[in-house]
Amino acid sequence: MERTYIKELGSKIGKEVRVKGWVNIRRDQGKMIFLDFRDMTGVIQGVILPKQTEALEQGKKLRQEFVVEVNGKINERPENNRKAGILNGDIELEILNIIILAEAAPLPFDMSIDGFNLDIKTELDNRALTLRHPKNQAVFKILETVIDSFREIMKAENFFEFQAPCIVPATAEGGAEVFKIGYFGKNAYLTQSPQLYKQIVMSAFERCFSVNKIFRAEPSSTTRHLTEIVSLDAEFAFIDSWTDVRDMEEKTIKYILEQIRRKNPEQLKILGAELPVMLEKTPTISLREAQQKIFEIYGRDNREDKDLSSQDEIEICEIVKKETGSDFVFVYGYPTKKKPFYVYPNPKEPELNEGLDLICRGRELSSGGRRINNFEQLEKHVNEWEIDPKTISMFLQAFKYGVPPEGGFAFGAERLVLQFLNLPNVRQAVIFPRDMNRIDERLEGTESEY
RNA sequence: GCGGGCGUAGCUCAACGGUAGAGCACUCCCCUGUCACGGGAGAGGCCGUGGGGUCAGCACCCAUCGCCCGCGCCA
Repeated sequence: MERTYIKELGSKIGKEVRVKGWVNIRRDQGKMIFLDFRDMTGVIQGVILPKQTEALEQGKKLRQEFVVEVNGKINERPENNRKAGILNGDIELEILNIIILAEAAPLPFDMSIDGFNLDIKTELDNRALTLRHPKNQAVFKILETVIDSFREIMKAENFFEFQAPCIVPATAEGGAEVFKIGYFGKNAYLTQSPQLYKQIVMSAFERCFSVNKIFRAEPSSTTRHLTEIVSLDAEFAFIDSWTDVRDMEEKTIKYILEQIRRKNPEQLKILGAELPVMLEKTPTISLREAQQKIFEIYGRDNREDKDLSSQDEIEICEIVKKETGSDFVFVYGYPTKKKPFYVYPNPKEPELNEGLDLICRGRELSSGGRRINNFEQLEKHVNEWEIDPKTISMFLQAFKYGVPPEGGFAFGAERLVLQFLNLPNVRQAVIFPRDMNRIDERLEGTESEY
């Protein structure tokens, strides 16, 4: 007999079926046993009736996570035992025979739907098992949707997808710390951003994007830092203003949120997650305005600071939420000197640039903005930022031969999920998170030569 | 890097200067309609590790290791 997926069982009422899957739970009533089975498509309640003495015998042996093949019959449930609103709530599998395909050791912790509550340490130490929990699967499916829909919207907007390199020469971009690696007796680094590469590709294809792993050696052990990240990068030419970058970014987020709503309603329900509110027009304010508002409303005077602090980001989001209802806010106009050399300075006020951050629910989701496209201006900045032109010669080559006004943005995929789902820890947004202290298992002892 | 907090059963957590406790999981028993059930019994602990003060420490003090959180930095 062919295997039937659990999701399809509703159309098999009265028929004999073969189901393959895992045992979610056994509810042993003595003379009858209920068993919930799970496959990749859903869950079905099985029941072994008192008359099935042989099956009862088999059923007694089963524990959680045993892998089984079940032969049985699909029945409608008795009238007063139906569960509304859930898959297969109105049917059950009358079990005739069970074949154990694999046994499972007793679980080391509570995997029940409500009882599942582990320290992040226990969770990650047991990843192979915790990955089976519906709440985790819900998060990772939403991460999948985030990455899929980023690709979809980019392609719909005629962006060219390219694969940025992970191995890079000495990095020019300021900011985050980089991982140094040995490379045939020479030095190389893991990329911390496809920034310069996407600008080069943009200069040839007008519009490009990449979905790439990036690596940050920040010695930051926090709930929002990873050392290995999926970066969703976009760059496009022929913009009139930094606001074109903002609008594209907004459109991208809007699309991603729509797709999560469309594809993952069940996952959102399991997680009890409320997606952030994005208005038709996301509020946009300058850094100075943001700092002024924080000063006026919360009385903290950070008006001279070069960027928003963590607390500032929380407060500006509270203010914007109260004023407009939006969970998102764009903040633009950062001190030119504080940001990377390629960010475009405001011509009227060159000490401020046309860089742009998107903040959501108190945390930065992305950075972007307009870039310098004029070769002479770029060279001047390279000089002032004290960057050795030889280290970015390929990048400069592109601009030497003509690049239109352009800009772009980047999201950390895991942080999108973190903020969209209001998770307490970014490690919960990745199946195999890498941080300062963990690569699958906790790192200890041996010092590396790097 | 700086600051704060926590290490007690397989997991999540209580308690208390004087017999170590619960829920879930585990083993066994009971249960014909449960909803990741219910009832009963049992097993399971060098109270992270090392010192110290005390008649007496899981609790107080010091050190050490581990973990978590916040800040900085960043996405």
